[in-house]
Amino acid sequence: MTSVTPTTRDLLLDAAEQLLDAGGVEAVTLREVGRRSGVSHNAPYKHFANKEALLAAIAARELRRRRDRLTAALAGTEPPEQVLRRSLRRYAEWAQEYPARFKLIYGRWTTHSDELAEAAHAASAQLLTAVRAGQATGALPPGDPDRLLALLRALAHGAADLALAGHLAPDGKGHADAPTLIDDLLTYLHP
Amino acid sequence: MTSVTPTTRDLLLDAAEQLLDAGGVEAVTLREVGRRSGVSHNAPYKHFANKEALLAAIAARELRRRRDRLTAALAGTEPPEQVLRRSLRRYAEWAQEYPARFKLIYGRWTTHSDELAEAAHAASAQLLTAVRAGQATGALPPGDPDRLLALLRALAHGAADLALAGHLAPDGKGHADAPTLIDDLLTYLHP
DNA sequence: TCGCTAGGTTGACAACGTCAACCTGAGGAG
DNA sequence: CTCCTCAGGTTGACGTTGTCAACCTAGCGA
Repeated sequence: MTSVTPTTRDLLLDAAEQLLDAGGVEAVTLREVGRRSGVSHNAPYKHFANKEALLAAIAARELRRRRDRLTAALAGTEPPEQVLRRSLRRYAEWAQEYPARFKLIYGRWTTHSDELAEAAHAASAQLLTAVRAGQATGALPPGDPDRLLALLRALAHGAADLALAGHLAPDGKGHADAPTLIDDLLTYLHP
Repeated sequence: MTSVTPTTRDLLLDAAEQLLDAGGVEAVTLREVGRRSGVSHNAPYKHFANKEALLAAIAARELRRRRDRLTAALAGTEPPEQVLRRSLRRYAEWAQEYPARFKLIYGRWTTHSDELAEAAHAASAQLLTAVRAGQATGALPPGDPDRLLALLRALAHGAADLALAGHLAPDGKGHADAPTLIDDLLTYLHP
């Protein structure tokens, strides 16, 4: 084990993440984070330059977790097209489960964080290999794989975000939730 | 003309919208709105219950404008499929031009506003007729038009949002901007 | 004429982000 | 062993914000 007693920095991050999940980004207040970690209202400033930096650290940690999970999924024996479908669906489900983290990570990054950018780029690169493999097997149409991946990610992201805002499935009838839309697109792409 | 001297409420809304465009939602402060409108820091409370209500009023006004513009576009003689394509592209362009309004309207509505909901529903209904017409001419594949519209809207929304966050077109190479992705999807859908 | 009320004012309060100053204990240089 | 440094903690303050309460006032209907 690395350390039985977590560092104060980790305590602060955990407290902040809890507040984020509970009440959205505006519920994350530096003072409350300190309070919950058993330190004073100014202690967070010893670990993060300001509130933005704290939020960026949360985002980077979460992004790293998701990248690791994606790496594990890609290492399996599943056909790449299935991996892609599952990844996109999990993306939408994760957005539904942790809306605040979702908005934090995929909202505009006012503070440029190298850590964040690097983690995001790595995740993209891994999805790209799945797209290429899918094109090789004929499960996805040919063409620029970057552009095709952008299409897939844009749909997954948009479906997740609209669902979150309640703009999908207005009246009970045509319930087009995010996973359904992702499946629909993949079907249209697979003649 | 309806009124040469705008009501204080409209002055407040205009000032708030200006602040919103200039610095995002966190730049909209009730006190500054009052200041810019030449009234005291508490005058806004005579017209809006709280800050959320003010933001909801801005969103509703903008949504109404967009719906009216859509109505005009649909009244033209253009083939429905072209109208749809143009509407979706304009949506993405509008998001790029007024990011704060975009995020405000399509973010989660914490305050439920009947006005907002009604305006959104009306806009949806008009797009739906375009989708139906497109299916009739064979420009769009058959199937539940609600579901197909949801797919189109999700892609346009996701592309716009990712572009805004800088998650599209990471390195200069494969520049897949929002309008391109919208065109790509429509092409895939039109065999 | 009188009183109501819509709309405006001032003043206060708590919470927040942030800065500055101070304190303290562990660990390395001499 | 002694002394210095400094990471990491503290308290206190400042300005800004959303919001509430109390007060004022002009116009309008009964």
